[in-house]
Amino acid sequence: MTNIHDIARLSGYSVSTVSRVLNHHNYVSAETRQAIEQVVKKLDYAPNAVARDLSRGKTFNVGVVLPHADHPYFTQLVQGIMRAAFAANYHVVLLPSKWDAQLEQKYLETLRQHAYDALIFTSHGLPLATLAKYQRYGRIVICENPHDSGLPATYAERVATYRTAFAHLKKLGHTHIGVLNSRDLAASATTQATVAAYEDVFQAPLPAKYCYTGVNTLTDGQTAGGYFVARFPEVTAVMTNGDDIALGFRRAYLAAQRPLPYLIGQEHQPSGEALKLPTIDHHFDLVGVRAFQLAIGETATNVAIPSEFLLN
Amino acid sequence: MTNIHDIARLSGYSVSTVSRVLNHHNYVSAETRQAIEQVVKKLDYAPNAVARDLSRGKTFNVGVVLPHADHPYFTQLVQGIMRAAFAANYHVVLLPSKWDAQLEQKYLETLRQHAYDALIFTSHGLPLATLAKYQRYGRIVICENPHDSGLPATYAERVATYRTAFAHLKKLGHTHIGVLNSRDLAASATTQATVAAYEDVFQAPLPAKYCYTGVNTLTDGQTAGGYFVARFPEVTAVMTNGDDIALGFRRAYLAAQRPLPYLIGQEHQPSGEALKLPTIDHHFDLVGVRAFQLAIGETATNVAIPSEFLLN
DNA sequence: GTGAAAGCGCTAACAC
DNA sequence: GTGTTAGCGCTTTCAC
Repeated sequence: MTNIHDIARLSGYSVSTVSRVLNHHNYVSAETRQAIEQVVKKLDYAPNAVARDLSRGKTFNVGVVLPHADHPYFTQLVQGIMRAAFAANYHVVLLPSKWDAQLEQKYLETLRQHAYDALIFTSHGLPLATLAKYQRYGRIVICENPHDSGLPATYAERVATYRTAFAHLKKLGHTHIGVLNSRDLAASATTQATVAAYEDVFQAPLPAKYCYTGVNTLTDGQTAGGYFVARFPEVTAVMTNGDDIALGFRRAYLAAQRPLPYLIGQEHQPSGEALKLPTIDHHFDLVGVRAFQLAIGETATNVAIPSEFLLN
Repeated sequence: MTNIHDIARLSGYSVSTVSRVLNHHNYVSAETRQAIEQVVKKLDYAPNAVARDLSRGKTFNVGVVLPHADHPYFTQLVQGIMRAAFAANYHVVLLPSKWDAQLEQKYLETLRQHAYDALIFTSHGLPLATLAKYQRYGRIVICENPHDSGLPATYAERVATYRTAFAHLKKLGHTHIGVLNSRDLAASATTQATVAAYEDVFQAPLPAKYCYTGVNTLTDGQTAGGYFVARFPEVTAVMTNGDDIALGFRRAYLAAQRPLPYLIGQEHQPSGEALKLPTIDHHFDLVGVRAFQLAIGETATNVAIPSEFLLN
């Protein structure tokens, strides 16, 4: 493995001059530069990126903690993050978590070990307070309302849009409405937002039995559909947490040959268009872009990105 | 910034002993271990990951070069790669390329600079010969048939399945068939596979005007639909390169109020199910898993993963 | 069991 | 313009 000293020795110059040539720094005479570049080429030399990072005390890496790689929420978010990271010459490292607290803790530790300049949590199992503690080791950005955690955050402003969606259902005359969510009320800000919007519009609590959680994939949607079709014929509309999930939900009703409830999707996916489902676009790619900007400290203010209710 | 020397000094032991404790190496007496761990805790010390990488000459990072982050081909592939990488304690760094040769070259250089232990090209603009040259700097895996490039490779075995799909169209009596692809015949092995399968089944060349390329997104699909609907009423079936794309294609015909051709999708996406489209599942997640295994040298043999024609 | 010291390969402050 | 040198923080061989 040839290194900068070899180049210095063979070119007859010092390592610092070689370094200058390599980094296009300062003043180096044209001849010196040429001489050095020639040796570099001859030895097929390339500077070591890790050594460089170490010396500079910076990695230009941001870690992105994400529960699943296949959910549209994360896909869109990652896309936005990548776009912004690319523009700023940063690299994106994907850190799968499945909302596992131990894993998340491990990732926090790697931040502490300076493996990344910053960490973006697209979602999290750990309490915000725990994340907040690790801020001293590097920037930590979350993709939800930070409340009083003091963490830099961007997120889709969902409640208003959920309200619009429920108002739409109310106007259509639906009174028994199912709600699907990814995680428990206690664990998830999104679930809380959905329920809050429901209660706001209907001025009544959402019956617990109509609030179904643990839904992440199309298949989960189908399972949820099975739950509702077998139990609640009175439910005539369902607020799902994804167009694909709505598709899965629908499967169960088709299989049972029961009339399909009115479904609202989310994420504005192709499947939603195919089924002509009303949907909600949370503009997660924009959230991703802002999250990255927060991560490298380009922006200081937290931003809520408004989401949008769409009739397909 | 506290470092291993601080711990050594304050604990009264040497750096090597501290290092041993940190890495659970060799023999360290229980008391020594305790004493050191106490200091570590007291100083809130964490070893620096970059320094460690440098010292070890290994990063446990694999770079994944991908043209787009939003195409299902790449999403699925990345998911497989991540699953396998996670299991092996490696990290996945996403490198967006847009098939830009200069960018790809830059990524090859970063491999040379030891920023990654290996590079996986999910697709590429550069010639395989160029990629092959960089093998001396680290492992390079491609996700297509390597032919005589000598590169480690996994890929979906597509031709047989494309043949099945075209045979299906032939049996249904279609004689004028459109074909959508992502990239030009010259640039893309996939496009070549599609065309080869067509010609195999129909024993005639695919008319160039029916071979439409540059299609990557749902919107591109719609544009393609516009192209066909305006020009080729005789085309009664189209082999698209994605279920979502088929959905876009369909839009153009709906807008023009013309009868829809028989569409075949790909990627086995929810939108395809919603439209009851026949589709092809290439099992890209499996391809991803194998690609990663090749990247870290767990497996030496190239593998073609069979794909599957599905009637939804 | 523990320690000294030589790397790993580069950057950058400072001197000339 | 160019060189010297002290880091950056850790691992690992070798000696005791």
